[in-house]
Amino acid sequence: MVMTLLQLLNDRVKAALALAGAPDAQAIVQQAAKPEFGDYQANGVMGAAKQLKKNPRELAQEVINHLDLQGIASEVSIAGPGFINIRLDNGFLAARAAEALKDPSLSVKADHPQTVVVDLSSPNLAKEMHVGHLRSTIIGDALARTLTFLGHNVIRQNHVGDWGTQFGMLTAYLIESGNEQNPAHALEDLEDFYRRAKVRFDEDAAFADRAREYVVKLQGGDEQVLALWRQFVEISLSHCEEVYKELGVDLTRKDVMGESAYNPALPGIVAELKAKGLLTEDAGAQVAFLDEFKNKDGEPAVYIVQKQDGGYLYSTTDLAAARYRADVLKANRALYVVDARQGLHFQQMFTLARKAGFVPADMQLEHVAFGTMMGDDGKPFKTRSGGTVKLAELLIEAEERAFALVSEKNQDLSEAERRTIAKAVGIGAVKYADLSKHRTSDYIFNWDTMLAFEGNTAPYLQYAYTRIQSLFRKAGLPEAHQPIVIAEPAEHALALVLAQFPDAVDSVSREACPHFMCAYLYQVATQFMRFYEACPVLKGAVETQQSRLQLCQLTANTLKTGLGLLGIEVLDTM
RNA sequence: GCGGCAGUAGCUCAGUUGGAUAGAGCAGUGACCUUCUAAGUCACCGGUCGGGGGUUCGACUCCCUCCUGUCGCGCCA
Repeated sequence: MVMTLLQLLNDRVKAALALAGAPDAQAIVQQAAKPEFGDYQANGVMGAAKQLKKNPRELAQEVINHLDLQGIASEVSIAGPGFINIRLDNGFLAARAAEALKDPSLSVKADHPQTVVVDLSSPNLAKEMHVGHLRSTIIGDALARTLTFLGHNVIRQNHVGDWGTQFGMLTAYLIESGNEQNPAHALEDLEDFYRRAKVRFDEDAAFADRAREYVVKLQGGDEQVLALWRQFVEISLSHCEEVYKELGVDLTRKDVMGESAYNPALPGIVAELKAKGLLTEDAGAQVAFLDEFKNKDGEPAVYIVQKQDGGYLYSTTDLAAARYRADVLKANRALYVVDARQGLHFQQMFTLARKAGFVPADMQLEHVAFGTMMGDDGKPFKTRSGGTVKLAELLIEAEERAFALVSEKNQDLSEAERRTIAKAVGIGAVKYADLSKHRTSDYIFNWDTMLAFEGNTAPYLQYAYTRIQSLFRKAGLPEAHQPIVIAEPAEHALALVLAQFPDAVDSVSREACPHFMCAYLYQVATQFMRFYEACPVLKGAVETQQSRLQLCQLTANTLKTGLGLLGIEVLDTM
């Protein structure tokens, strides 16, 4: 396979450093800080010179003397205290573009395919999906798509909350409200049903007792209660699927592996932990003391795996899930796309799972943490009345707002066309607003900025794509295998950023950070817009037109593929 | 109390393993549509990178300390 640009340049500079007498030095190649410096810069010489006690500029010269970038760079120079600046050759960039144009995967391929589990979405089936589930769902979906694109064997796991005390309450209320025979109707509004059940639970001790009784029956395998529970889960799951479909998220029944699935494994988990001497009985509960998390006074952290009443906790379930992912799914890497607030829990769970031998040492366990979605006031995002925002309603609002804007911008289109555009734009805007921020920080949800359609937003990228499609409508697609000629600075800049796609995909996969892809695609769109202004595509000689049309096509392929990895659609017109 | 995360332009955010004069977008000001979709492009304006120490040839980045915010810390998930 073709190496990414960064891999290629790092390799070559490192080889030259070795020949110049610094075999252990890092090349540290990165994109140039400023266009005047070139396209890339190698920063490794300064550190190497220090170790060898040499003059950095002299060492830089020696490195350049040994640096083989024949056919790759057009200019290599020393600058400042010992930077090596590299400008890529136009012919090289043209060749890279031609290659990517032939390849549906745009020259992207993983070095070592792995089996990767992505734990994502995981809503609580007792309630309706709300905005709190949005980030896990779309960040997880983007990561799963990206890893799949790289050639990894990706297994999505929707660890839905389908077990526990709430379900006793809900089945009890289903019977009490006389909806046992026709639960679908009663559960039309899941949120409302849950609220009413909760009110009964809180105000009527007899009902609360009955609810607890149903929990015991449920866990004891009582057929009548189990049947009701199954119906409840079924209906709730189909609600989720509607949302996934609307959201354009690739999640189905086959990805569901709920908490209840691990129920039979829980006694074994505790027994095995006990057998390995990892548990202590403390106040009647089974707990693991973890020295890895002890505080300054030397007291270890406590991790409870079984309550004093014998019940299990999500800690137990998560251990069982980790073991399942290792033993049954044979995962090399498991990503847990879960709220950052559960960070401590996961660090403890990972530690205990390894100590117990539930997951092998060479299996990566990563908590892909993300921050909270905030409102304009900087507090967690709520409705005006302070309630949780239902995800389904949020998506409807996104499409409505987008429809209003599309209608305003483009009155000529039919309503059906505007609806189609509004859906791709509205959903894309919601997803992109989230994905474009670093996942670990909290972010402020604001309709106006995400639908402003200016700057680093989904519509800006979608618009760049439609401009290209418009060119194709006028001139047709470029003919295959025509020469690509890079001459103008705007062409060079565009071809350069297009050649960086494999590096962008790689960084998303490595860091589990989709915002790298967003930042990259924004660069692509920006460079394309500049190219579009500076280099008329349809007006020059036939050769120029064919060359530029090919750059346009690769730009379109890159935008479509890159946005596709984020779960965002492109449009031919908007 | 202990621990995690965060504090970068008026606002929303980037800043990769320490590198050159800290970058985008929005907002503000000013240019550019008889010319491929102006949902666009260009220019200007805007910063004690929370404060203070330290390490280094070089610190937004690493270490220490303080301030502020936020989240978590034994039987919810």
